Amino acid sequence: MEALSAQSRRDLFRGSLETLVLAELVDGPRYGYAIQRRVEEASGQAVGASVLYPLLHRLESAGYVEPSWEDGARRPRKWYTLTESGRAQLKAEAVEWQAVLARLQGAILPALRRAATRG
Amino acid sequence: MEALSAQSRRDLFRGSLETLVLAELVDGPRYGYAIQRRVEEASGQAVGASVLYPLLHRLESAGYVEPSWEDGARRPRKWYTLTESGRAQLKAEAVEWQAVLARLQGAILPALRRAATRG
DNA sequence: TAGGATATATCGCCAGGCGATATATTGCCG
DNA sequence: CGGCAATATATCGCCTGGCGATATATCCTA
Repeated sequence: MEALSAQSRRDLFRGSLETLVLAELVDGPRYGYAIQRRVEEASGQAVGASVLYPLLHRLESAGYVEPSWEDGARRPRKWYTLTESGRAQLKAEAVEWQAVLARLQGAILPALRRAATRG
Repeated sequence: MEALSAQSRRDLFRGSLETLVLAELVDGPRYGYAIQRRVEEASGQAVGASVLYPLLHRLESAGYVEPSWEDGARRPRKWYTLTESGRAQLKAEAVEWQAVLARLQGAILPALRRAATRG
């Protein structure tokens, strides 16, 4: 454990974060704080609020999500709903994410096997 | 194509770069410029010289690789050989890289299936 | 009623990626 | 033979963007 630097782990995570967030919205609206905890649990990586909220704002600007404030007496929650465009983006992104990783894996896995064989 | 931002692609790549470089050395010594081109070909990502050489120096400081200048009349080449410690590091890193990505995939893939079903 | 969890948001520091640049040899093409 | 591209290694320093710190407010519980 911990062979991979914290830096590398964070890079892998950051390269996946937008997709992870869109993925959390696929089953229906979620609010920021819930997304934060769900992504942290799913990924095993901490997601700072100063990382997540600006990202949600970018997704909003891009038209991938639509926010709405919960009306009612509770603590104010900003719910995000995936738009049609956001759903299409999630599909395209996830497929491409897969492809990129598969390619990297194709370079790393054979080397792992050879390293294990040799010593 | 290009749904995934260039930024995300670069992050995924950077989080894999050290492992990719160690992987290139598993079959024997390589010199910097050759590593650069091989990693670029394998990954589909550009590797700047100002990224690769400092990384090689870090691997050297960590004792994962051992450099030796090619003696002879050619253009000077600095060959890097994987040390025993480097081989162990490659194994541990590659396994952990796999595990991290598998976990992220576990969060993204089901969402992709649901997005495809619904949309 | 004090402290921790919930909930959203922004500011600003600074680490580090990478473009630019330096240097030198080799090979090719007009 | 002159010049340009590729080969080969290396470092400097700009600038961006991640994220720690901070602000604000409500809710819960011991």
